[in-house]
Amino acid sequence: METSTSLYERLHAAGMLPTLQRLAIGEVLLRRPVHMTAEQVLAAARERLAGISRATVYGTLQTFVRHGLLRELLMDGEATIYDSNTHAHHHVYNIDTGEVHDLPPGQLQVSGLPALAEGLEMAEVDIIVRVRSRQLG
Amino acid sequence: METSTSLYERLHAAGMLPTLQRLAIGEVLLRRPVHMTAEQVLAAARERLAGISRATVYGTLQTFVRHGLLRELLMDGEATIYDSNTHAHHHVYNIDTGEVHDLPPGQLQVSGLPALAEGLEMAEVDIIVRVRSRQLG
DNA sequence: TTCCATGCAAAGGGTTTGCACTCTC
DNA sequence: GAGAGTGCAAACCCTTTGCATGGAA
Repeated sequence: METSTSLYERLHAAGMLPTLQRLAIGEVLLRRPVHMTAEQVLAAARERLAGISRATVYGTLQTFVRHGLLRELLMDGEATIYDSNTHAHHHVYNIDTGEVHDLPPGQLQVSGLPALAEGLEMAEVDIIVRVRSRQLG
Repeated sequence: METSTSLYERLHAAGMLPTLQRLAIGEVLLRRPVHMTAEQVLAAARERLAGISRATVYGTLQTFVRHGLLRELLMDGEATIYDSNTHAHHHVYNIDTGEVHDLPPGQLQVSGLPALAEGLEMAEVDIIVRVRSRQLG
C-alpha cells in the first residue's frame, strides 16, 4: 500500500531505520494530527503488532521526538502527551476531561516578549489555554 | 515574632488550621515569591522542623494550592514546581538549567483568543517562554 | 560483522494512600 | 470527644535502564 510506503520513506528520510515496530507506531501517530499518551500509543500499536513491548514504544516515542516527527506536551503532570502536529501552534486543554485541541498558528498573537539576558536564546513559546466544563447553577 | 503571627493568620484566614508543620512549610514558601519542587520544600522545611514527614509536605502543598496560596507549574515533567507568586503572571524556563523566572503581568500581551465552545469556560492562560543557554560557535 | 533496534524484567523517581496516632477546637 | 492533621511505610504510576537476543546495512 502506498500510504505505508510513504511512512516507510518518511522514517527513512528522518534518518531512522523503518522497522516493523516503528512503522506500527507511525501508523498510530503520524497519519493525522493526534494527541496521545505513551500508554495509548502502546495499546493502539499492539492492535497492529501484538508483541510490541512497552520499552520499544517509550523509546521510539523519544526517537520520533528527537527526529522532529513528534512534540511532547505537558498538560497536567499525569503523563506526557505526544502531538503529531509538528507545525507551530498552541493548545486548549480541558482540565475536567483531559481533552487537548490545537489552536491554529496565527490565531494567537503574543507581544511584549522580554529581551533575553546575555547568553540566552529563545527556544519556543508555549501557550496553553486551560478551560473547564462550565458549572451548572 | 510578628511575621510568624501574620503567617499564622494568613493560614487561618484561608480556612486552614495553622499547625506547626504548615507554619514551617509556609515559612519556606510564603515569605516571598519562590519556585520550589516538593523535595526542595521538604528539605528546607526539615531545617525548621526536623521531624516533618514527606507525606505531610506533599499533602500540605496540595492543601495550599487548593486554598489559593500556591500555584503548580509544569515545566518539564520531572517534578511539579510550586510558585508562591499567586498573582497573574507568566514564566521563563531555562531548558538547560531548570531555572524559572517570572514575567511580570502586563508585559506579555495575548490577543486572538478563540471563542470557547458551548459549555466551556476559561480557567487560565499559561505562557511559558522556553530559553536555552546559547551555544558556543 | 558491526551497529542499531527490540524485548524483558527490574529499577527508578515523584507522588499518593492506608491506617493508626496525635493534636486542635 | 469529634474531626482535622500527621507520620510511616508501602503502594502506585509513568518512565527508564541493563543486558541479552535479533535484525539491518
